[in-house]
Amino acid sequence: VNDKGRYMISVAAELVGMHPQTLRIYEQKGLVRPTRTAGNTRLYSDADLERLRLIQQLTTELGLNLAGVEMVLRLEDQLSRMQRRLERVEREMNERLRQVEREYKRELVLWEDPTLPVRTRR
Amino acid sequence: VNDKGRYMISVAAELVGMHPQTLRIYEQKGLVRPTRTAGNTRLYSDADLERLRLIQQLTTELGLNLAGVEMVLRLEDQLSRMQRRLERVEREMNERLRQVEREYKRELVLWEDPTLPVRTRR
DNA sequence: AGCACGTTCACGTGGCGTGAGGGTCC
DNA sequence: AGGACCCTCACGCCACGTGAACGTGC
Repeated sequence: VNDKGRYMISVAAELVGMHPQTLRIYEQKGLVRPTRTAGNTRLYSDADLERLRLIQQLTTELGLNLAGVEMVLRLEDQLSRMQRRLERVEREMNERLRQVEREYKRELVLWEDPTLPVRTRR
Repeated sequence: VNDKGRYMISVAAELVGMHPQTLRIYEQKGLVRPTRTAGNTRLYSDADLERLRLIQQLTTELGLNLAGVEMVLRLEDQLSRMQRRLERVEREMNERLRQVEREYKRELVLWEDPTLPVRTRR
C-alpha cells in the first residue's frame, strides 16, 4: 500500500466498507481529518483509512458510540506515548549506568598501571 | 465519608442521583459489582458510589454509551498502572545509579588513603 | 401487613447510519 | 452534459433510561 495514497470519498468508503455519508459525519465530529483539494474535495490518506478501520472496529464490533470512540482514541494515544516514554527512560538510565561503570573501571586501571599516562588526582 | 459504608440500592441511587433500575442495569453489564446480603439485597460501598459517579460523568456529561464506558474504565485503569510503573522504574534506576557511584567513590578513597584497611586488588 | 427489595417486560427518546434532494466543480 | 463531489434534511433502528407489574424477604 502506497503511503502517499490519496483517495476521494467514494473510493475511501469502498476500501473500508463504509457509507460515504458516514465518513463525512466522522469528519464533522473530528474523528478523521482528510485533506481537501482546491475544489474542496476530501482526500483520504492511508493513515486516515487505518484510523477509519479502527473506528469501525470500535463501533461495529465493540458497540461504542462516537463520543466513546473519541475518548478511547485519545486514551490510546496517551497510553502509547507513555509506553514510549517508559522505554526511553529505561534506555537512558541503563545508558547512564553503563557510563558510570566504564568511568569507574578506567580510573582503577589508571591507578594500577603506571605505564599509562598520569591523570590529575582528585 | 465512612469507607465501610454499605448502602442498599435506593439509598445508593439517591446519593448519586440515579434511578435504582439504572444501577441494576449497570451491574448486569458488569460496570459495578455491589455485594449482596444473605437475602440477595445489593449493598453498595463508597468505592461503588465513586465508580457510579464516574460512570455518570462519562455518560451524561461526555455522552458515552455503556460499551464506551466499559472500555474507557479499562483503559484508564491500564493508564494509571503504567503511570505507577513508570515512577517505580525511575525510582529504582536512580537508586542503582547512586549505588554504583557510592561504590566507585569508596574504591578510590581506599586507594588514596593508606591508613584505611587494605582490600584485595583485582 | 406493609414496604423495599428482587426480576422481567414495555414504552419514549435520542444517537447514528442510510438515503434522497439540490447545488457546484471538472 | 454527465458524474461525483459538496451540504442539508428526513426516515428507521437500536441503545438506554424510566416506569409498571408481580413475586419475595424483613
